[in-house]
Amino acid sequence: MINADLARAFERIADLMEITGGDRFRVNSYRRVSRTIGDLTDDIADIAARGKLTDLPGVGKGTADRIAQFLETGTIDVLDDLESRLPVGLPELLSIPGMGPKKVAAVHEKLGVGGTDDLKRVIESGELANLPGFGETSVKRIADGIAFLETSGGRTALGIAQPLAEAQAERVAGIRGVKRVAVAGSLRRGAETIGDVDLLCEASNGREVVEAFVNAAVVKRVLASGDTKGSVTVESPDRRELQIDLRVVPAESYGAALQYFTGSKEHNVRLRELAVNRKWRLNEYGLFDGETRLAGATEEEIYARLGLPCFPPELREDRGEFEDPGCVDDLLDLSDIRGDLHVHTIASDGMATIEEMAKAAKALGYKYIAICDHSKSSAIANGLSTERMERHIEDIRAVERKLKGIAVLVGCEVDILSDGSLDYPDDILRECDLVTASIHFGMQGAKTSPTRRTLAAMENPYVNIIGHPTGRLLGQRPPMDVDMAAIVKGAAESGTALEINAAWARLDLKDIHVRQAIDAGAMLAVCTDAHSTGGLATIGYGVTTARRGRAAKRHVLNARPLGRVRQWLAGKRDR
DNA sequence: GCCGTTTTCGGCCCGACTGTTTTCAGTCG
Repeated sequence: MINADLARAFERIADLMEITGGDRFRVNSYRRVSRTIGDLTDDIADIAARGKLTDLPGVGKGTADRIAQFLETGTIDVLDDLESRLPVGLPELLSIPGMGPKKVAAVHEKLGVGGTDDLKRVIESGELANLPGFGETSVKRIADGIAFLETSGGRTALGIAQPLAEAQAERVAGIRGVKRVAVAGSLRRGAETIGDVDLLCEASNGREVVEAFVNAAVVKRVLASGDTKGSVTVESPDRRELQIDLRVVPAESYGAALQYFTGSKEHNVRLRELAVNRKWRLNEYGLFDGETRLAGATEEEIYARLGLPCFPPELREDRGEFEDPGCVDDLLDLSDIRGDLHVHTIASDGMATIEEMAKAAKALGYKYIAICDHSKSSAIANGLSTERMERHIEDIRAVERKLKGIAVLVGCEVDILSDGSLDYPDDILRECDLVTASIHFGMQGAKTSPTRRTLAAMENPYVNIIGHPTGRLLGQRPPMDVDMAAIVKGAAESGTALEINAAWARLDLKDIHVRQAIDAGAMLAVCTDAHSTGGLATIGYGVTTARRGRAAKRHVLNARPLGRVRQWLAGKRDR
């Protein structure tokens, strides 16, 4: 898909236009278009071919023409013009903390800086400190900003940031005068990666709280420290620097502040527009009619005054929640999950036995668990040969007979081979209660289309679930180049479910693909792919991802009772 | 550049912190 390239082109136009002092509303307009295109699950070329470009939010006649030009020629006149006048490395300077469009323009015009390396050079030579508007503190902040970017390595995975944020929240809760603390921001929304951690607390002695927050041994750098706001960096478990922001508010503003700092920015803009339409004003202190506070103590009352349900944080992305507010009523909840359909044991590369995994699942309140170890081609994961698999099936049946209160299903995670065939013969698959089929190798090969392989696997009557459909590992491995529209259609037509792999390094399907699958009528399964008993607890990340895709209970196979799961599985074999 | 049941023109979200051009512009979220 060309979507990502096009989204980047519009983002560059916005960056360069902002640096050249272009109208900020036009700049915003380009940014909005970039995001719209980046979030699309359909190929923009298809939308263009159907003549539906101007149906996209924020896309008017002018933008439609630019998109058409890009699709035709691979370039956009506006971008070409900007790039012919400005160095290609200029936009990257905007991502340095402390560098905004005005400062970027200044270093470019006055010192000829065209990228990060140039900027480092003029900092070291002392030229930057001589520039009007760049005092000693500013220069240090920018130098720190460059160092921060180099050690932060971009965004942090949800599963790494979550425990760290909870520890920081606990630290804040211990500061004198603090009544309550909440984690806000993208972490509260369950975004797959987060840029920084946003904390909120209630206290009346803001200055003291912020001082205690920034003056702690764990703090590496202090970025800001005021009466209501403090900003620091700490070292994350993966040895990178992570920014933590704290806001202090009084009780009457707590809900407004929580709403505000949870975001997303796009969601908040929509919300504030609704307030403005009623001649009100919404900010982090409350919802106001003139000087009168209409709401602010809780999020619920703010949304209620604006005639909306209190959207769960996962939905607050302006990706359709305002158009479909009813979706909150039957949204999937963690408590709806009745079993895990993808776990491993010591038979392949897991750490626990069948019985240990089953007992751990029972302890979570599950009614069933499917044991899905690797097939023989995943040699590195100690995949089971046909003979070992036959014995393994007997072992699972034995545990099933022994344990009460939980059903232990025979499953396997069978490899989808490069030609689309499966790693076990049908004779073995037929013996399983449930089969998950996954691609583990040949992911990037141009010769073997992952889309074709996946669709071929779905045609097998014994394959019930496609495991981690894009194969991505956040920050490590890009997703396979799959045609998701074809995959979700194939899944719906063949009666095959698509996995939402809950491992936080995977989250695969991701949120927008979840929505795409639902729209296509495909079934979903939220599974942990746990390799240990502790791994079962990561189901929450999968549920969060499902919720971000506005999944309801009815869309998720393992939110059903066992009888109905078996019924659904049998449905495909009986076709 | 987009958008419209107060609109086809005139709007487009709002406030904290910081440094320094010492009264506010720039940056950030």
